[in-house]
Amino acid sequence: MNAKTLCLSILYEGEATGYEIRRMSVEGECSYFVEASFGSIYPALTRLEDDKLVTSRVEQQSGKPAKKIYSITEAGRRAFVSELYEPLGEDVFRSPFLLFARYVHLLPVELVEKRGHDYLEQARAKKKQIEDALAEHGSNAADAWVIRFGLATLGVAVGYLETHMNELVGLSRPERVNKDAAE
Amino acid sequence: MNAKTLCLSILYEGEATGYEIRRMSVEGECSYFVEASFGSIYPALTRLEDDKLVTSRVEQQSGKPAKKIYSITEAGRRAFVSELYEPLGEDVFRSPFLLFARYVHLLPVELVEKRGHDYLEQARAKKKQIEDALAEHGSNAADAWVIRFGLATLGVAVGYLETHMNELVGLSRPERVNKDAAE
DNA sequence: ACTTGCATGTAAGTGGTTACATGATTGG
DNA sequence: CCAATCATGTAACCACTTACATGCAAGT
Repeated sequence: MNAKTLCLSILYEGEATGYEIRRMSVEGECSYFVEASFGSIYPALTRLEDDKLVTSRVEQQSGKPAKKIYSITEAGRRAFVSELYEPLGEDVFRSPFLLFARYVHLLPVELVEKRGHDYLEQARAKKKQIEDALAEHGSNAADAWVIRFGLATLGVAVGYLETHMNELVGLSRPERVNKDAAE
Repeated sequence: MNAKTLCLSILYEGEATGYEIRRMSVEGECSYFVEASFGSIYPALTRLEDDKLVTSRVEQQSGKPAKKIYSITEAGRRAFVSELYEPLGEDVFRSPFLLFARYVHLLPVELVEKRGHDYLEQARAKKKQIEDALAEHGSNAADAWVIRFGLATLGVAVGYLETHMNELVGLSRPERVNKDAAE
């Protein structure tokens, strides 16, 4: 949910830098249901260290900037687990595309086609991303369960778009033929 | 996406009060991909009126508080349509439950069962809500397209949960039998 | 020469949530 | 008698996003 919990959850599995935590939440197996940017992760890690829930050490690298590697502490593990006992927040799903779709009758075919195509490509890419994540590093059982859930939903989403996008395009604004033809 | 656009989109279809706009975005056909609270809608409407994108009139009611009914203006319609031409933001999906699910091995069966059950119920309720919305007031073609998309994805989500929830429960923390039995 | 990747961080701004304030009516 | 529905609105707070600042190395 919040950036602190996200960091703890990743560090629970092993050490990581802020940079890596962001990568994992943007490209990793769970990228389809979490999110994070540098601007939220770095401050979160600083606060977690203040609270002694994580520790850090700096590692120099030749040719690359130094890394600040974070590890979770025992207190951090306890804090994370007790957060899991808390009532869960609700799922959030926000889709600008679906809002757009409701108003295709106001919009020209070319735009609807473009947006529809892009959206389908995005959905396919997202699906492929977590398929790869499942294949690559053998996840544990619960991770696999979560990924298969995501795969199932993304699968039908892609399927629906593939078979029904033409209908949506068909609903776009009727072209006014020869409007201002004299110009 | 933002509260202003949401208000414009609803007012595009007809007059409404702030109270009704919130109801529609929480209980209506599109509640599964938009969201809004009073604290964001009322200020948004005020700003839209300042910008002359909507107008309002007050209607007294016997026994109930007065309503402030908003209507979209021509400028408002134009503003909304030109927003539809803008590049779309990406979908957002955030699921505290799926984060929880990755760590069921740390948690007792009863908790996992409870959360799993609640989540399934929630998903069923959400699905039923938009099923009803589709049936009730005959939506236009594009609305129906959007709702069927939601129905398809919610359908597999519910299906997956129904058939696989027991697996997840099976992954929860092994009970340490007879721990402190002497107590 | 330029972009991308690695790597950390800050500051300003935004957009929204939560809680509060008000108040009448209806139903359990 | 209490909770919920109808109805509007404000204020404090919070978390996160965006943009900026820095800098080196490797690839195109």
